[in-house]
Order: sequence, then C-alpha cells, then structure tokens
Amino acid sequence: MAKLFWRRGKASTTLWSRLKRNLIMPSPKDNGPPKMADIARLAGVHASTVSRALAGSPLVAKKVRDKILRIARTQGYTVNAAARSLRLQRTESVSVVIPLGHEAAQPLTDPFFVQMIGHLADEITQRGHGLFLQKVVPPMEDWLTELIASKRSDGIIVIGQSTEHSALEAVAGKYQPLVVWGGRIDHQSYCTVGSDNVGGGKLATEHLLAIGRRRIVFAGDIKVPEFRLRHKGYVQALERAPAGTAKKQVVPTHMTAEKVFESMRTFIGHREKFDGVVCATDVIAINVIRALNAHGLRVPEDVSVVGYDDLSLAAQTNPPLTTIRQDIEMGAQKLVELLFRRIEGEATQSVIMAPKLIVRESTVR
Amino acid sequence: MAKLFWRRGKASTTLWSRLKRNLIMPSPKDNGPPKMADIARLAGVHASTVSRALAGSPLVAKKVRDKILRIARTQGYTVNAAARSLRLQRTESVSVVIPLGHEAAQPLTDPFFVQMIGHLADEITQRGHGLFLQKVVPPMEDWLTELIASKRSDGIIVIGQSTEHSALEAVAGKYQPLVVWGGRIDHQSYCTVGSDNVGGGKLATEHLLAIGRRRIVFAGDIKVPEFRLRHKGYVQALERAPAGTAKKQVVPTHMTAEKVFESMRTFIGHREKFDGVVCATDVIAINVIRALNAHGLRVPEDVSVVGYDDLSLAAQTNPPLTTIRQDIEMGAQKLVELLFRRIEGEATQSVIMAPKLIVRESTVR
DNA sequence: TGACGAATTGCAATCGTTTGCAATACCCTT
DNA sequence: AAGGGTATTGCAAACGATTGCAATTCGTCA
Repeated sequence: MAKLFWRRGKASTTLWSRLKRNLIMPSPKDNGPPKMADIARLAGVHASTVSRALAGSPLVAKKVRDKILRIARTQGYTVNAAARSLRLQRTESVSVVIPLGHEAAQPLTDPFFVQMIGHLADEITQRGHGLFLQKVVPPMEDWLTELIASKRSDGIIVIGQSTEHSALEAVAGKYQPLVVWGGRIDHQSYCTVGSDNVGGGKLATEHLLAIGRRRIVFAGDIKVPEFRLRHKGYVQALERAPAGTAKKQVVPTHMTAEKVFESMRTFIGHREKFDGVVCATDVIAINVIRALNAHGLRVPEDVSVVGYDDLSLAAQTNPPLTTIRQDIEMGAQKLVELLFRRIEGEATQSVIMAPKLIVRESTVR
Repeated sequence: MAKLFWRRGKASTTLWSRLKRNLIMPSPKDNGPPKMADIARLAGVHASTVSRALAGSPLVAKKVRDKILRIARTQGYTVNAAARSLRLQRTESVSVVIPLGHEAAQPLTDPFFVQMIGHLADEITQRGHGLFLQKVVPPMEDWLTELIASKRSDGIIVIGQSTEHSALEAVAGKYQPLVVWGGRIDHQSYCTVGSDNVGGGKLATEHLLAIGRRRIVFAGDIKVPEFRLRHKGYVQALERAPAGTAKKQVVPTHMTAEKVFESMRTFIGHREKFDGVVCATDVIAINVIRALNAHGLRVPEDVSVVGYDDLSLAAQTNPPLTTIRQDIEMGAQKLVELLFRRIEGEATQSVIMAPKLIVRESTVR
C-alpha cells in the first residue's frame, strides 16, 4: 500500500523520503493539510502545546501562544475532525433526520421541510455545530439505532414522526439526546416540539363556521399522526357547530401536488356540494384551490379554503392563503435548545406551541 | 476526570470495575454502544477478525463470520464513524455548502435549494455516503479552506457561486474534489454543473417575442453570476428582435418575496408600460404576478410573465407558470457523479445542460 | 505419524488529538 | 548562590478501527 508515502517526520530511508529528496518540491506543504505535529515543528514546540494554544488554554505562555496561532493561521491549519471526535467522544454535530415513510415518492418537495431545515441550520451552526442531514425512505429498518451507534453526531432531531412512532418509542428510553418535531401522542415517551394540532384544526374550522360556511370538508391523510390530530380538531369544532351544519367528510389525499389535485377533482365530481375546505397543509390547500378553479369554482366566493403551516409562499399565492401559522422558526429554536439540553443530560418536557389563525383572502374577501 | 469510568476489559481495581461489581447490572451492555472489542470478546475472537468479518473479507472462515455477524446484529453494533474515518483517512460523506453572500437575509427561502438538497441527498445516500450541510452567511472568510482542512468530508458540493467566485477560484488548484452548481464563468478553473443560462434567457425572451410581446423587461439582480448570464441572453434576443421592439430594461430586485413585490410595484408605478417580463427565477415571477394583479393587470391578458427553474410549485401557481426548466434532478445527479469521479482523482470537465422552455398559462391562454 | 502447505487468526502499529502527570524552566527571596 | 515556588512544557496513554505480517491451526498426503 501507499502507506510509506504518508510517513512524516522520520528522516529515514522510506520510499517517501527518497521521493521527496529527488523531486522538485518547492512548497513547504506537500501532502494534504498540515497536521498538528507540523505546526508544532514549525513553532519549535511539542504538539501538546499546540493543542493547548489552539484551545486558548492559560497554561501556555502568551508569547508562545501568539506564535503558534500565527503559524497555524498562515499554514491554514484546522484540527482534523475525525481525530478530534475520536479523542473527545463527541462530534460537535447533530443529525437531522427526515423520515418519509408516509410518502413513497422520494423528493422532499414540501417547502415546510426546507424552511425547517434552514432554520435548524441557522440555530445549529450558531452553536458551532455541524448538521448531518439524513433522509430516510422506505424500506427502512434500524435506521435510528444504527445512526445512534455510529456516533456520527451528538444528538438527533427527527422532523415529523411520519409512520415511525414505534421506532422512536423503542429508543426513547436508551438514548437521551433525541428530539422530534411532530404531534404529541398519548403516552409517548420521547420529547416532541410541535404546535397544538388539535387546537389548530379547531381554529381553522371555527373560522369557516364563523364566516357562515356550513358544509365543510377536511383534506388530508389521516394516517400521519399530525394530520390525524388536526382532523380531530376539525371534528370537535363541527360537533359544536350550529344546527344545519353538514356532517364531517374527509378527502383522503397524499402529499404530492398531482395526487392532491387528482383526488380533489374526483371528490368534486362525485360528492355533494360543499362550501369550505380545511386542509392539512398549505401545499394541499394550494392544490385544492387549483382543482376548484379547474371546475369553475371561485375561491373564496364559492368555496373558502384554509391551509396549515403558513409557509412563506402562503402569502404569495393567488388568492393569498388563510392558514394556521406554525411558527417554524421558533419551533426550530425550541428543537435545538431542547436537544442541547438533553445532550447535557437534562431531562426535558415536550413543548406545544399555540397555533394562530392568519386570515387572508382564500376564505373571505 | 471520569476517565477511569471508561476503562474496559481490564480486570483491575479501577473505580469502574469496583462499581460494576457492586451494582446490579444484569445487562451485558452497560455503557454506551458496544465497541468492536466487545463483539470480539462475545464471539471469542480478536477484534481484527471482527473487522474483517464485517467487511466481508474472504480471509475469515465462513462459520466464524456468520457467528460474528449474528452477534453484531443482536448487539446492535455499528462501526464507530470517527475511528473509522481516522484510520481510513476518509469520511464517507460529502459536504453540501450553500453560500448566501448575495442575500443578507438568513433563511434559505428559495425552494430551489430545497429541491436541490433533496435530490443531492438521494444521490449521495444511494452511494452510501452521508451529507454534511453547511450554510455560509456573511461575513464569511476562509470557510472553504477551513472546511477542506477539517477533513470532515471527502468532497464538497457548492450550490450557487453567489459572490464567492474568487474564493472558489483560490482553492480550485489545490483541492480536487470540489464541484459547483452555477454559471460557467470565463476562465474559471473549478468544475461547474449548470444550465446554459444565456441560452435560457434567450429562450424565454424569444418566446415572448414569438407571441407578439414587444415591450419586455427583465427582473432580477444582475450581480449574481447566474442571473447576469440570463440577462445576457435576454439582451441577445432583444438585439435580434423585430423593429419596433422596445429597448431593454431591468427591474433590479432581491430574492426575498417582499422585496420583489415592492420593487415591482414601484417599477409599475414609475415606468412606461410593458407587456412582458422575463424573470431570473420562478420565485421572482410569482411575486411579479402578485404585484401585477395588485395593480389590476391581468396575466397573461395584459402582461406575459416567464420564470426560470421550473420548480415543482411552478405548475401549481395561479396561473401556472411558463418557465425555463432547469432539470434539477439531473443536475444533482451530475454534480454527485462528477464529485465522486474527482474524489477518485479523475479530472472532469464542466457540464452545461440544455434549458427547456415549458409553456403554461402565464404567457398565453 | 510426521510434515508440508494452505487456510485462519492474532499481534501490533497506525490514523491525529487531547490531557493527566511528570519534568523542566523561570523567578524571587534570603 | 541555593532553595522554594510557580509557570510552562513535554511525555505518553488513550480514543476505536484497520491491516501487513507473523503465528497458529487445520487438512492431507506420504
């Protein structure tokens, strides 16, 4: 193997040293980034002193430290991450996992994920950590335990429990530094951050009732925990609705744009009339509106539509979307804050954030 | 320190071993994930044999290998990533960097990034690697050299050269495994993948001319290399336009939704009439449409609008967006393919993909 | 039964940093 | 100038996995 090529600092008769002597090598740095030992040699000290200097330890004399730092900078030295992780038993990075068990389709099209990832990236880098991104698509097994055992990161954030509730439940007891964005499920033992989905669903439905809508349907896949909770709020609101209100109805639908569009179109064709739609997400809402328009139904004149999430694009659609805001930025902050506290060993409670109704033009003009 | 707590396998009088004898510890696995040595002990072999067995080496007897694999599985063993990286001098993961030099605002709102990241994640995980996500916001310095020197990943993909052309240029000679999504700039020495931006801009403009538009403006920030190239195509098309075509005009605008909306509104108010808009991105186009609607102008009856990217949401807007498709999925594939070839030491050429005009209803009904 | 060769296995060095402890350098006092 | 400190430094052992080489086992044939 090329092992000999990589020996350093031994003035021996290795192949490498012979090569080095024979070749024209004007640059002081030859093979790859410099190591701590290289900086040490340049500064005339031991590597341990370099290590301490870089860490800002008060043990090393100011004069020496300055010299070391200067040399390190000019040499473009940065500590080798793998070696550091191994020695310190921590990686200074966190895994962000997106399980897509409920969607066979691969691409993470939903802008919700993007916004979440963006905010998480902000929070995590702000704390000097890296972000290891992991997409988990079916078929998936043991992904969580493997990720944990690999010790690739100091903690894990899972975005959306998807259909992985049991996998999460299984490790919750053994592995502390784990936080999940999603719905609060009864008796769950892992730590979640999320909005009050039941409350949000109720809020949306009550708004439609308040503006006089009486035949309201729900659009979304009830198998996903978060959506099931939103649907639950929808049901609760309808149960207290004024007399004459039509009973509950669900448009089962997947998350990709075309699927939503299709299922909505067939729904419009086959079922009785309705005048309001509570959607499980903004993306669903947008496609519902598209389907309505395709059938000559105007929004909001003929049908009122409410979304969920308040993505940044919700304000830009046509018409702008009335929706339930989940404060994604705050959610990301909470997730990261809780995760770091759990990394420190603290036990933390789940956080439920209050959802907020944002009225725009897709419900009332 | 707690060092003594972590000693293993030495039947000595360490604090740990004393603790262990006294406490009730029925489970064989006590502290943290098992190490290779633990599996070895359980299987009655040396760690090196376990390593070989896990790697599927033909050196180890089939019977022994099976036993080791079984034990490893039941113990939930996974190789420690840091130790492996250190020994192998490779991390089996790649960095994806998003420089946001051109946008002071933090969040990566543009869905383009999301889709790109999603596809990259697919391609990278498919090759058994991890994805290390890095957002670089101003003020930024040395981010590239530091990332390289940390050896945190085996290669780097930069999405959009933003304002970092010179930083990229600086390392291109020294660091092979680097690929950039973006515009092909003259004399650049790093490897890029991107669509033919000039051609795309021309395509969009020619389409508007072909449907009879004669007063066409360009919306976008010309300081970003990719957008400058698109603008160049716009100019080229106008130069060959039929007589009577209005001369070129630019709406300078930032990328965030509100900024676009505002700059467009003031533009509409102050300038002479126009009947077509070539936008630097789909997100810009959507907000341009919103601004036009706010002024009572209909799309496409009064003004035709073309976007750029063909994001998945482009088909869902109202009206659906005519746009220039950049095949993001293929782009991601190319990026990853080229990167892995460069990791292998191969020199690779830049790739320019042909853009394609997608006609929807924002230009002609 | 002994020996030779092939098939398996173990040994030990290595990857680059960090850190407890031991050793040296330095300063000040008497 | 010797002694007693305190500041600085160096030494060497980890961290956990991989791999060339040496050592062992095993099967087989004479």
